Amino acid sequence: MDEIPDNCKVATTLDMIVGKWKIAIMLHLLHNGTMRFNELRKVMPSVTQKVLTSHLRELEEEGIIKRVTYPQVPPKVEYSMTKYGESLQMILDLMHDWGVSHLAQKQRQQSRQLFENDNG
Amino acid sequence: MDEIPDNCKVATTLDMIVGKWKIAIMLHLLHNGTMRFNELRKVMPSVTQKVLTSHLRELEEEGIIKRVTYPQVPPKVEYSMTKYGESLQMILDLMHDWGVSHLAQKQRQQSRQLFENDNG
DNA sequence: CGGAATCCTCTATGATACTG
DNA sequence: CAGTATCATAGAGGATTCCG
Repeated sequence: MDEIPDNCKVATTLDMIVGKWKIAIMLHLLHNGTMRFNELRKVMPSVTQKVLTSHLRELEEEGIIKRVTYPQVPPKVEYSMTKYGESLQMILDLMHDWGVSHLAQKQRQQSRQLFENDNG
Repeated sequence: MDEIPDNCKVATTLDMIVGKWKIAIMLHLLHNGTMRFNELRKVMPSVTQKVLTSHLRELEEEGIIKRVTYPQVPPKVEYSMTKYGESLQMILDLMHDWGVSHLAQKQRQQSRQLFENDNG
């Protein structure tokens, strides 16, 4: 993203967490600690293997999650948040809170419009 | 987004601010107060009219920005953040700060890798 | 089990031209 | 000035198959 004032780095953070399932992945890892590939698939049945893999790779690339492979057959791979990745939780929490109040606000807006249509 | 624990509403907020130019639009409005359509175009020359319009409509739809049209020829339309939209600034600031430190962290990672390649 | 490879679809964005 | 209308395109995501 260009043409943003003051050398803004909002987009840097945004790019880390944008991706259809990245938030879900991070929240599951934050909640469960360590998870194997198929455990992630089980809690997110709608994600395809390909997308899950690519999201995990990208999060790993940014240092947000850690990937540990155990050289055995069948393979075993464990994912977890890094300390660094955990520092994102503050932002996620804030976004969650704002989202909740936003939904409440929209509710109020819609009620008001209904009222005005009925009584205006 | 589904399959997220605890009825999470992170995605609600994310959906508001995802869009190639939405962050830029919000930051310009936060910085300048009120701006006309073509003023926004001038500070963001890479955005096409169509995309700028659709982003503005979506932000307005969510109550984040306010659109005021003056019924005159030639038309005059002014955009500004709503009080409500301004409550997002906290999140944007936090994301900016995280982005800055993330870039610093990546720098360090890359330096370390160079060092290890030279001296390992 | 945890992928990689291939092919496909759909949506966000862009280019361009026109208008009240 | 502030849009709308059309058409085009890249890339994110999805479906399916195969593999060590």
